[in-house]
Amino acid sequence: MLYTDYLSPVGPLLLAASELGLAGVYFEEHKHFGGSEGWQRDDKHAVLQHTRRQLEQYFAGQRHEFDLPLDFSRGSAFQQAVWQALRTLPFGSTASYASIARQINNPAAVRAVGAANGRNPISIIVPCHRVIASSGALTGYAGGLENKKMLLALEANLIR
Amino acid sequence: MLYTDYLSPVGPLLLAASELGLAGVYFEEHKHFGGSEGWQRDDKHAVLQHTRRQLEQYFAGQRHEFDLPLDFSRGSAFQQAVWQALRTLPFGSTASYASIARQINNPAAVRAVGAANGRNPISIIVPCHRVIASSGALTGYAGGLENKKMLLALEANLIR
DNA sequence: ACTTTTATGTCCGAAAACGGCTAGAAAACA
DNA sequence: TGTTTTCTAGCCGTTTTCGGACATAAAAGT
Repeated sequence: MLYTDYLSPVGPLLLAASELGLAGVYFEEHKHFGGSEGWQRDDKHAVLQHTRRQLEQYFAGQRHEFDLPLDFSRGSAFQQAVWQALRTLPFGSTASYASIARQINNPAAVRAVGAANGRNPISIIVPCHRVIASSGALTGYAGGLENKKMLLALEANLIR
Repeated sequence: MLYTDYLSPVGPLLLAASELGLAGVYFEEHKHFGGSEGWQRDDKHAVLQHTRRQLEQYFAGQRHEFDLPLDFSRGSAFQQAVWQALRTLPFGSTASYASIARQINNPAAVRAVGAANGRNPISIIVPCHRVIASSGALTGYAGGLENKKMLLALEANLIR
């Protein structure tokens, strides 16, 4: 696994890529982050450079969709289904955990969706921050609730 | 995974190969055989053809050692160590489970060696049939004890 | 509105069960 | 006494089982 970092408006991010594509975008203090044992720094890796550039554009409001090869292979089948579903959420929108569960044809797996959401390794690019409770509450975020709030605010301000 | 079959003197065998080499030689009713879901038949595959030819020579008494690329990648690190150790057992000889355990520098892992032996996917070629109890008893064989007995008898008759 | 209660699916870690064993003690022979 | 057979208690990696934790939601009660 190759990695680099990127100092974003929401704090430093760790970007990681495998030979299959982008595999991780982690906040500091990211919950469930496994650690970077044996990873190798490579600030010039093509995928990582593209990721950085696209994130810059995202935070500048110039980009609403990402175009990058993603590596979900470390997730279970269920998790991969959830993460794929997340990718369909448009910039500036939100969805409930229940609606994601319906989308993957497993309408009762509401809490499981929450769990899988928490394990999403590719923050921001795979927009798990756009999933909130049916009540409208922001129930959790592996990168810190503050950051979830800021991302949603950023998108809301730009969407109009 | 590509496969074919071979009608041997000890019954029909299923031969399977991956892109890395020979990955399986299974008896009928082979214990722990995972099933051939999604495998593809290919009677002309080079590795499989070589395997068949060398098995023919083995059963004809013309061949004591096999020369084939093997794919152990589906085994755990421990299993791979055991299977590699098995390959050093000469035609016509036998060894105890304890001696294999010593050979892999894990002298107390005697029963674990037994278990790993039972999971050897490449019967005959990787000669797990040459491992017997310290007492001399033939304690088990994933392909059936009868077949273990026949293989040992075959080798014993040819070795002198 | 706000707090329980209840029904949920998946993942992870711990614990237990399960074997292709074996060295040694005990028991059963001669 | 010597020899052989029968138990038994440890041994280790894998597999299986099980119990909680959780980024939920709908219903019911205050």
